[in-house]
Amino acid sequence: MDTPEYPAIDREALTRRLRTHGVTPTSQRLDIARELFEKPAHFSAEDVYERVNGVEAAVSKATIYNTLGLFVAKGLLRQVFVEPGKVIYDTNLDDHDHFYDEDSGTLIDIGSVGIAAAALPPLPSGTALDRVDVIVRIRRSQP
Amino acid sequence: MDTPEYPAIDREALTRRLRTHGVTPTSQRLDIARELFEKPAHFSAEDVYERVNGVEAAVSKATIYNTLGLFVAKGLLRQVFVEPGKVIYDTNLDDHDHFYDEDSGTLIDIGSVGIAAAALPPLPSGTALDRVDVIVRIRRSQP
DNA sequence: TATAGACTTAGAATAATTCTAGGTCTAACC
DNA sequence: GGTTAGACCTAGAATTATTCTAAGTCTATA
Repeated sequence: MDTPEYPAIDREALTRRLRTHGVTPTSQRLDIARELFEKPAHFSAEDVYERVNGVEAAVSKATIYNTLGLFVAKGLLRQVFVEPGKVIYDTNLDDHDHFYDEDSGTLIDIGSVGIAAAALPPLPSGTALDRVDVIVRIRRSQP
Repeated sequence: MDTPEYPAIDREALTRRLRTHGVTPTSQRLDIARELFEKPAHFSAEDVYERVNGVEAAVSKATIYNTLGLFVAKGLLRQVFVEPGKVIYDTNLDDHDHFYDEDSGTLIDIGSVGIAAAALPPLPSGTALDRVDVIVRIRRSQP
């Protein structure tokens, strides 16, 4: 099986991507987007901060958080909650679920487990379904 | 439909319950257990702190956290992660899932959505299934 | 090119949780 | 019944992830 290649995305493409989602493409946002959207991946805010600032740019932590929050609000990113005090940002926007390795803290995309809305009990009145999060927690089995 | 009654649990019963799970029943642990196991419910650590100390006892925050952690490790409680920086403790140990109302922050037990192990992709080698968390996120639908 | 509003920043502030170090309790044994 | 090792509890400090604040900078548009 070939490892897929993810060619560097040029600023034009990123700029379009942000604009399409109603996000004004500032220089900091493009720096962040370049790291995020290179290939499908999972990031903590700290990861993003380190990767963005490891290269050359200098983007403040406040801007990292503001931007990640904005990208989530605009549908460019998804948040996954697996542990207290740690948000993971997922650039894969397809309908999918996750394995979470509790020993290593690794998150792995899996296809959608596919829970039919019909399989759910009736929603409380006055509410609507937002989405269903499925996290399959796994552990290193002792040999 | 009758509202079920949950008679006060006596110390004897609580003591047995803790011992059965390998937890030494100290006075603070019993104070905490009394609040937790009165009826099936969801609590934040802060909720437990307030309820335990609202009555008469004086249990420190460190002990609240230590005890909740111990109860989870010993299988007396379950943790649910719905938002960053907020753990919810669930005294319902039956196999079940949750509605999470994102507008009010309320967690509601629902029956198990029931994902067959066969519905999952193969687990990474060397790992074993711990459990599957399903959170059905709902929102107040605007009228 | 003036300007309003959006954006960014350093650093302070907050919230939830964990750690530390010392004191207290307890259960098992002499 | 007293000793004692180890488990337990505590106040408060420390940590971690995140948000807020206030002031400066940029930018699109008039």
